[in-house]
Amino acid sequence: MKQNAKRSWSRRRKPVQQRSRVTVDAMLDAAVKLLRRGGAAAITTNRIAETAGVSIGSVYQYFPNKHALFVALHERHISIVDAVMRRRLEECAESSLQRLVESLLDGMVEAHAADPELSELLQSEVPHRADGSVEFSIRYHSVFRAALAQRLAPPARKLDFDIHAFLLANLIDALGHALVLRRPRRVSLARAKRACSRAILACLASLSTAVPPPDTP
Amino acid sequence: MKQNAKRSWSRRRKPVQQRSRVTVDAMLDAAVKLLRRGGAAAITTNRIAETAGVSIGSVYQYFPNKHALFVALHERHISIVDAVMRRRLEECAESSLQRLVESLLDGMVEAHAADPELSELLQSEVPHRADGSVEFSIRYHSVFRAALAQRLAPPARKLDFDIHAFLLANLIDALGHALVLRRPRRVSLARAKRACSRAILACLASLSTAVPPPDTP
Amino acid sequence: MKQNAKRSWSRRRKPVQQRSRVTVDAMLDAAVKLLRRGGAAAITTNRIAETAGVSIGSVYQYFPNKHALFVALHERHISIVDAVMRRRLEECAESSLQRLVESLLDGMVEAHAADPELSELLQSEVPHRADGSVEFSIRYHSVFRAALAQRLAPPARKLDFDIHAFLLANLIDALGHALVLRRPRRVSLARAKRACSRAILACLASLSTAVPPPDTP
Amino acid sequence: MKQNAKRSWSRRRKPVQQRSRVTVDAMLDAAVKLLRRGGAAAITTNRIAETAGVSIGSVYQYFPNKHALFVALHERHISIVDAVMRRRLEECAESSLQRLVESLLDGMVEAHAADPELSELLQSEVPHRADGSVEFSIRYHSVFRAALAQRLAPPARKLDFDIHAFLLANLIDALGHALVLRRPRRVSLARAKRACSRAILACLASLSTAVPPPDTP
DNA sequence: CATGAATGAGTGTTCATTCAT
DNA sequence: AATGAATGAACACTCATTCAT
Repeated sequence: MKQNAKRSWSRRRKPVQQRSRVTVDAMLDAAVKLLRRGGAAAITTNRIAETAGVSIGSVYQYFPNKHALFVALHERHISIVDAVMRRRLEECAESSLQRLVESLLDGMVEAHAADPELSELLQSEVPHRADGSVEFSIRYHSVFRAALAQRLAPPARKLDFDIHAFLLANLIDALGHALVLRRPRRVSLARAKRACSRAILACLASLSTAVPPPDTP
Repeated sequence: MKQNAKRSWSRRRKPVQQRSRVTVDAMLDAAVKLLRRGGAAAITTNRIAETAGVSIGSVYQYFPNKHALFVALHERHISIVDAVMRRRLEECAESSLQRLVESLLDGMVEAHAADPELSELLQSEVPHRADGSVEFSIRYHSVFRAALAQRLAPPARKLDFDIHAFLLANLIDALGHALVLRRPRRVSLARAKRACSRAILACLASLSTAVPPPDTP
Repeated sequence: MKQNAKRSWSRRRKPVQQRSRVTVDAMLDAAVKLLRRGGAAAITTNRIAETAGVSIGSVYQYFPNKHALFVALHERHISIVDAVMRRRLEECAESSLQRLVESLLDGMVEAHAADPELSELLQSEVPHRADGSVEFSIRYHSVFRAALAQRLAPPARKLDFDIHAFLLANLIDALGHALVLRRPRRVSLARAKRACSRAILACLASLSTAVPPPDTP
Repeated sequence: MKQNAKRSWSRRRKPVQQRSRVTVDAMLDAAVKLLRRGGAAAITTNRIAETAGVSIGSVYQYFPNKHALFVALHERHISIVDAVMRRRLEECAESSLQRLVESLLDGMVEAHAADPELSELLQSEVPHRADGSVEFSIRYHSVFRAALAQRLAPPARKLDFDIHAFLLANLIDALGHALVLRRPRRVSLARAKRACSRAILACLASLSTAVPPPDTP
């Protein structure tokens, strides 16, 4: 009775006590360790238990099944990114658009530079049925939309804010990752970061000038 | 015994004849079907055989193991993207940068619009040891670099072409995918495409202007 | 995937507790039963589990793979022979060479008479990479050498003890098996045993007489 | 439809033509090669075909199933031993017992010295449901019995010839193999052979002297 | 709460055998 | 005769999950 055990979907417990928190983290750390060593295929519940130094029974005390563990893995990683991004947004509440973009991009890099391959592994190996809740550009669309609305010049038509936010979120996400993971060896991080934030600003600016007649070929 | 697995990692027939080609494609199609239905976890070699209407033995006549099947899955998908992009590059050999960017972005969208979720699934579920051979922005870096070098105004310093190419490749990739998969419901595809290509051009242009003293509004 | 097989070639519990001992023995008994019924080809891990009344998972809790099960099968059989032979050697510590030979041969017969075909089957069907640890005449060479050295008359030259031990070990082994498995129907066991032990003694004696000029009748 | 294909037990053809003989030998040679490389587990019909340079279909033209191939393997090996032993018996038709024993033992060594490990492998890895037709000491019992009857002094009681033959056959077999495969490194082959043939003679002689009262403890 | 032995459905893979060509 | 693509039953082995202690 293995695969079809998708029934007991009642999360076993919200780990709030300090004891639990530590145990759960140990398990997630173990999962990450295994993920790094051998890809998603190397993550087995028994191995997690062994690596975390707990019994397999304890794993099932905190996670109803393996999938819940994967979800928690993504959640923990996302919460780190969110913490960084939330702080940047707050810090730049009054700043110019340029400052904001620079800070957000820098935050993205900061959040991933500590462990460059982890987010790549989580993204490409750990299954996350595209539920949107994992996709950065979707999660931040409305926040960015608001931040842009507050800062962009009046001529911009309101509906375009969706495109602005769409672009900003995707560029921050894509360039943030690319800067950390795929930057050409010949280019320094500082230089690349500066180029990227200027590029993003140019992107956004391009939307506000010479708006083309909507939907005319 | 299973001891002597992994021995014959090579001597499998290259599918060149029409018969083979059809069979192999049937298997890959079966794998895609299963992938769609239940994620990567649902892809099992026996299920592929069954779905493709061949025997499990035949699967192993063409693929030495399951991983090779995954690789072939990625290769087939990549070859579609490549075909589109190659054609676009040829068509625009003499065109302006603007035309080229528009065409490349449009190609990216075209290549993925046919089956939006497939590329997402391949990316996020089917393991692909990050060997670069799968990463669009790495595969196209040098081609794009050349295309840009040929078109960009003389003032651009040669070394910066790496940054140009890096940006172009990542933006085409990221925005191409985003347009297909994560475009806000309120924005039409045509409008979004136009905005994106103009944004990319603005990005590239921003790199060619004198580097501003860092942190000046 | 099966890729990462062969990894855990060790971390299996050593069956020390009575519970384990019983389970392991049940598995080995099951293997023997299958071996008898259909030769080595009939021994499959799943069949062992079924016959032993345990789950296939339990088999792999105690044995890392099928080969280890074969090794254990040999070890268990050898340990029976060893127990008998060790006792005989101790009992005859002070006895004459004749008594010793009689006792050893009798021990060999005793050890195999309980289950004549089993040792034949183990020898001829269950693969045992010739590692010497299974070969009686090699395992007992040095013990026999010592036993002979202690008993043989001074005229025997020291280096010849190797030949003595070589002969004794091989004769005990070969004749012990032959007595049990291939004795002509017309000859009683007792009579054959007596003839064999006298023959072995004559063999050993023949080595101690002056070496005759080769090829003299 | 694999394992239970034991029905078509009608041997496909007696390979009498020269063409066939060569092909069959190539297959058996291939089997031996594989046996040497990886034990019995490495012998697969497909691999035999490949190694022999013929198609798998051809293998089944000459052998109804894999088991028949194993039987042929044993038969071919036995026929070599038989050829040597038959010649020796003929050559020594008029010779003394000593000459005969020396010649037989030498023949046994000769037959196996060319390929010491092959007979060991055939014996210990290639299944041969103990049908007696493979067991040297059983195959030669009557021949040896006759040879001994012709040479032994009258006082030996006729029934004892069975024991004589039993001993002779088993000793020739056991010591022949032991000389080739398990001779202590310190002892030369010539010396060991001489010791063994003298030992065998002593064995036989021991039976004729001082016959003990039958079946008295 | 924690443990870890036990479970068994299911996986990737092999290989003896067939048969259309 | 000879070929070799195709077959599919069966194999060795894994691992998510349970539950008695």
